[in-house]
Amino acid sequence: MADAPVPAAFAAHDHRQCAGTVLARAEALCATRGLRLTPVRRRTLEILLEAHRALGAYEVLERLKADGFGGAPPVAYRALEFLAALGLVHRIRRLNAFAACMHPGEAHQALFLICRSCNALAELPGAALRSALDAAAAATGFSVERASLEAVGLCPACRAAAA
Amino acid sequence: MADAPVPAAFAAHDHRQCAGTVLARAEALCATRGLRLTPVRRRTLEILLEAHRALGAYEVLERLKADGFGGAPPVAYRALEFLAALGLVHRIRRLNAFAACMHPGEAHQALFLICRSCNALAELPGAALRSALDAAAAATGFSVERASLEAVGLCPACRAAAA
DNA sequence: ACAGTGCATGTTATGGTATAACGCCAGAAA
DNA sequence: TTTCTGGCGTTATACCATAACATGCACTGT
Repeated sequence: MADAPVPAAFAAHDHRQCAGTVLARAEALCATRGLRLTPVRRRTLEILLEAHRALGAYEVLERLKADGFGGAPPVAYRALEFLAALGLVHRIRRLNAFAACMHPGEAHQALFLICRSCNALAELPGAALRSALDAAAAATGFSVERASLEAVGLCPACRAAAA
Repeated sequence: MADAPVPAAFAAHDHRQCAGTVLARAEALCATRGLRLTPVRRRTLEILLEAHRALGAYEVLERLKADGFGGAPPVAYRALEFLAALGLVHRIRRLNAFAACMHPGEAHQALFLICRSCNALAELPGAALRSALDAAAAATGFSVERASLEAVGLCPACRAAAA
């Protein structure tokens, strides 16, 4: 239940490898739950992993269409919804966009940092924050089911550039 | 910098009074900053206070139109944006909606609890949570400017009803 | 093999949210 | 008065999201 060690965040890393790992993880997750990682779903996840940033549903859709999949919005939204339900993809409400989860595992709370200058997106483990949130909510009798933790600001690179 | 004592949250309270207080606060805030609480802006805030719940921009627009103000979307969005910048109104991204702030003061962090059953909305002080968030972000070199903390779940009344 | 069932995909149509871009006007400043 | 600024109004359009229905495939039980 503890947070993962440390996220790649804004540091450079090997996209190829993280994508491969996540895809393998997705396969396994579907297999154990008797769900199907169909071509559209798999391709949708790949698209998000390749982009390595948040994409709007219509951007995903464009790429799916280019790959010969159905070109109407519900196609993309359904795949994204499926992946989000499994925690393989996160929805970033502030951006009306979706991003592949960088460290998918059983239920975890994500915390997003969005750079307003370069649009970089980092996903941090937010379990600790979530616990605090749950506690605050519980004090009013409210039970939390899902939470969005999203912050806008400047990433290290843009801060340096602005200085 | 400490959180306000305790929010009305889901408890009943006197709308008339809280609305009056907030409006007075808004007047004062604009005066001290040399900003203008114009008729549209004032009415927009009143509408949100009267509704006492989150309203979509188009709902606000309808009511503005009924009061003789311009009926095109930018009119509502501009007023809402102005009020949000002053912290008099909060934008709830999860709902694509806006709600009057229940305890406006200088910069404060709101935490929203949204009941998925009855759509009730509570605003809690989120300064503590925000500090934790800032710290987590700072560890990656990111500087937070604004944050959305929104949770979906069941309010006390709906929990009781579901049991 | 066959029919029945459930799930995934595809398609059409529509609804909801948000902003760009321009023109006008009033009040402050020169 | 002229000029400048900020706020408002309007048109038009872009962008985001889902309802509702049709098609088809894979699996199950007989």
